[in-house]
Amino acid sequence: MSKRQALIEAAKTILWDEGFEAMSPKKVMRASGAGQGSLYHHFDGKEHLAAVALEELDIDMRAVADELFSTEKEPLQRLSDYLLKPRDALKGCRFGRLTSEQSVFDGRLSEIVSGYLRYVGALIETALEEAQKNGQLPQALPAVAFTKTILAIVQGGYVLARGTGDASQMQQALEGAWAMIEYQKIQ
Amino acid sequence: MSKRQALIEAAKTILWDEGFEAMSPKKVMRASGAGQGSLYHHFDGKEHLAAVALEELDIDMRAVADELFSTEKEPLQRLSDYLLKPRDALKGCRFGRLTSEQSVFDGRLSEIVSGYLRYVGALIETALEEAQKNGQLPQALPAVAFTKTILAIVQGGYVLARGTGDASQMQQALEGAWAMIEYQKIQ
DNA sequence: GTCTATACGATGATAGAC
DNA sequence: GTCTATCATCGTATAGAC
Repeated sequence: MSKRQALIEAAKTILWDEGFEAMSPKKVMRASGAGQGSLYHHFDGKEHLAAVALEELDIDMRAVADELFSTEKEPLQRLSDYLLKPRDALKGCRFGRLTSEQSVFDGRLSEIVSGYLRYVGALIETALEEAQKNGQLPQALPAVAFTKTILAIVQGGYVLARGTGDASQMQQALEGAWAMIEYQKIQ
Repeated sequence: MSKRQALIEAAKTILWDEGFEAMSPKKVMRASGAGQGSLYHHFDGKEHLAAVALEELDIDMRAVADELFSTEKEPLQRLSDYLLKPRDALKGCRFGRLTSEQSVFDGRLSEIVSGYLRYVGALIETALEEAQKNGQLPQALPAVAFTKTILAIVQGGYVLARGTGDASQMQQALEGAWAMIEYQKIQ
């Protein structure tokens, strides 16, 4: 593997595990086995490297989302698979957590985060609308707004788990959400 | 005001606006007009000062929550007031954001954040249970889990707004949540 | 392309005078 | 109690040799 790719791989791991601010050039260099020279030869600086790494992570995560929301499944099945899949609650959402770092919020990285959230949002919205079309969910459900509610529950579940140090809080939040959707289900 | 209190006030402001990691001793000193000597005379260090400041913020925020969840109001009114109150979505929840800072998560500060989240959770849970007792919400609603769902929607709404750079996403998440509760309401 | 040396500011804290 | 040195360390980046 080229030093360039080694740097990207190391950046992905650190970005994923610890976030952008914790991803110091020194740490990336240690983890990749590359020196300063390689880093600044291939990239403009830390933010540039992070952007390249985050784009790769974005692709990986969209693939995971595509799998969960496979249109071969019933729309409500997709939603339940998404809501109830096992999650490492105390680690937080790798993308969601970046959001609270000011340097990410201010910088160019936020566009990638934004793109991912919108992508998953579109998958959720499609599932909700299909369920409405199939007569499985009431037409009265405001699908567009409710899509944001579902996204928020997942992101907020991570916050809750980390904030209380208790992973089961996220579990409960997601189960409560699914219970709510089931309650609205038209038999 | 004593230098000690000035330091605490400055710490509260910075903690609130920018978080713990951004709350550097130097920044606090500039904002408070105190020197290094005062800071390290009155406090063991940055984390100690932050803990004292965060405890004061905790008290302030609980008072706000108490107001929103005043038991003089109908339980569903309390929930709607809480969900639909105006929020500065792009700033993020002052407590929730701290959660994603690793140094907070690892340190003693997380206990204060945890206490606040549990406090608000208890207020929500009480409102839900009262509404059930009054026959305004179905008994089938899993109140304990759903409490976490509501907390998550608020925290996640902030994440969503910051992640997409669009405050209206939080608005939509909260409106979707309220629509859902109304749908379950027993007339 | 890759390396080492060097720079410069910020962070978090200590020492000791007043 | 409060102040002003001073310090070690880290984060981010540049320079220049190979």
